[in-house]
Amino acid sequence: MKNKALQQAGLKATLPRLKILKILQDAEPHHLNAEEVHSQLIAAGEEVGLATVYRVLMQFQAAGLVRRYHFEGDRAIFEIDNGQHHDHLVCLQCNAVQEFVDEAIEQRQQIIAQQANFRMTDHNLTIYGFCQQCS
Amino acid sequence: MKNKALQQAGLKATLPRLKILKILQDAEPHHLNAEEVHSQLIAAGEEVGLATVYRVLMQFQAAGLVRRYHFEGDRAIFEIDNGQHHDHLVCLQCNAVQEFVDEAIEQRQQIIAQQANFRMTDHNLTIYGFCQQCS
DNA sequence: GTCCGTGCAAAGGATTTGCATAATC
DNA sequence: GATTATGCAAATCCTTTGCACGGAC
Repeated sequence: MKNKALQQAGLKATLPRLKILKILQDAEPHHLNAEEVHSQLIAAGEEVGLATVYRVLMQFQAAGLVRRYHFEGDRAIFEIDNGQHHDHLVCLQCNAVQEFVDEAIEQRQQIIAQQANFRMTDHNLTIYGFCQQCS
Repeated sequence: MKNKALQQAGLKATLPRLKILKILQDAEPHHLNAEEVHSQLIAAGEEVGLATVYRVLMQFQAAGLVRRYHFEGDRAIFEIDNGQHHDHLVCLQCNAVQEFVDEAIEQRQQIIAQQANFRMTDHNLTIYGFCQQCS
């Protein structure tokens, strides 16, 4: 289970780490910023410091368990990396985030990188706009 | 010329603003963060504060003269908005930035937004990787 | 002359880091 | 028991703001 993933990353299975991993996995919507993770910990009665949340999220990111995005604004948001790449639609009004995958775009990106002699390691496509409710 | 653009934006044609506009226009590479703009001002012998650089860049952004991006990391970067939309390839090693435009991708995005009932106002596609030299 | 813009210094917010304590293996 | 994590508070980094002075119109 989860502990495996942590151990493979060379991280001890401590309570804060397990809790944070679970929160991210169960997160709905899928995306949380550091403070939201922290709030949920507190709400669950766990005495975890915000600094620890950041540290753990960084470690998870380094271990490939979690992805970190910036979008507009200054807060970073985190989500579980289940290996399923996807991009985002972000509502500028209510901050709702939807995920999507588009094969055609993925392929075009490969081609573009090739043409530019880039070895692509990653990419980030975010569409900003207004969702149905906010339009 | 430039003063027109400023006046239309309701901004007085002050020296800092003119200088910053020029720096952005002549910038090579095309992309600068606030500190780089500031450094160039200082190097040019202009006594401009960093706070003013930020203020002016914000105003330019509000006026549609300049675009602001975040990429990975925490610095925001700015570039002249000449009306020609484009996306970016960013080298993770040397931070080089290349621009590109791909019609196929642009169109797919429209379709995706439509399907999600989103009214798309903007989007940001950034491909990360290693450029030829850094590979 | 009025109003807008600027510089400086201080504030702000998100994220990191130092250090002593506490937990895991 | 040795090593790695955590909590707290202080530090940092980028960016924004308050205020009194100076410049544009």
